[in-house]
Amino acid sequence: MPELAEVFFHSSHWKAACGERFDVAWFHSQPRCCRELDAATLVASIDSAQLLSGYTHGKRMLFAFSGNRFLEVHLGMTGSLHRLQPDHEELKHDHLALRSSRSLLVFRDPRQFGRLALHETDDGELPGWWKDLPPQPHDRAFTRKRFHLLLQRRDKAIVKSLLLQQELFPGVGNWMADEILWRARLKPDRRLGTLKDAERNALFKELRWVCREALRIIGKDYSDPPKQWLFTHRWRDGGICPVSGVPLRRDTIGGRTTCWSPEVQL
DNA sequence: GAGCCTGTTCGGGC
DNA sequence: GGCCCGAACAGGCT
Repeated sequence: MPELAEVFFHSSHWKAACGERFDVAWFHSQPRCCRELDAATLVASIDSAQLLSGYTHGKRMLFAFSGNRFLEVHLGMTGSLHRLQPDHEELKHDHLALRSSRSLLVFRDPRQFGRLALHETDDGELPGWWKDLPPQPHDRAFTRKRFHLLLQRRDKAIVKSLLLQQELFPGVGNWMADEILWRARLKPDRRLGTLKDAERNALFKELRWVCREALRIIGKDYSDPPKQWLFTHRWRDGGICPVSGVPLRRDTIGGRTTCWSPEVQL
C-alpha cells in the first residue's frame, strides 16, 4: 500500500544498506515496471558501486550510488523493497536484486505498476529535476499561502480528485485523501468552489497533520494508526465511523474507491 | 469464477 | 485550457 509513509518505510530497508558495495544479482527487463531500464547499462552503472544514500519524495524514491549514478524507484500499486540475506532465493516477482557481502536488496512488484529508472549526473549532485520537485505537504516550505494558491482557479475540481494530484500534494494516496477529508469534515465530492474559508483552512490543517502523523507512525515501523483513525475502518464494507458510530459509506468518487462518513462529512 | 483494488497515464469529451 | 471519466496495465486476494 505504498503512499507517502509506506514509501518512506520501504526506502528505509534499502537505506539500511548504505555504505555497502553492490553487484547486480539479477535483473529481469521484461516486466512492464522494468522496461525503461536497459540491462547492460544497469550492470555497467551499478556493478561494484557503493550505495551512498536514499531519498524519498512523495511516492518516489531515489538511491544514490557511487559513480554519480541514481536509481529511481516508484512502487506503483504493489511494489515493495526488501533487504534480505545475501543468499536469499529469488521469488516469482523479484524483478531486480542487488547483492553485497551482507545484503540482498530486492525490488518486488507482482502487478508491475511500479517503475525503475536510472539517472546520472556530472558531479554526483542530486538530479535537477529531483531538486525541483514541489514541496510535500509535511515540508516546511508547504505553507498555508502556497496551499491557498494551489486551490485557486480550480473551482470545478472535486476535492478528493484534487488531493490525489501528485504534482500538488506529493505522496497523498487514496487512503490518505479519505483520512484527510474525514478529519476536515468535508464530503469527498465537494467542488472546490463551494469551500468556505474555514473549510479550506481545515483541509490545510488536516492535510499536514495526516502526512506528518502517517510518517511518524507508519513510516517508522509500518504500524497501523490508532483505532480513532478512519484508516482502520475503511477497507471493507460494514465499517463504522469511529466518531459518529454510524456506518461508513463506500462510493466511487473521482474514479477511486472512497470511504466517508455521511453524518460527519458535509 | 467474478469482482475488487492503496497508482499512473492516456484518450475522449464537456 | 482545465478537469472529468473510463480504460488499460497484471496479478493476488476475497
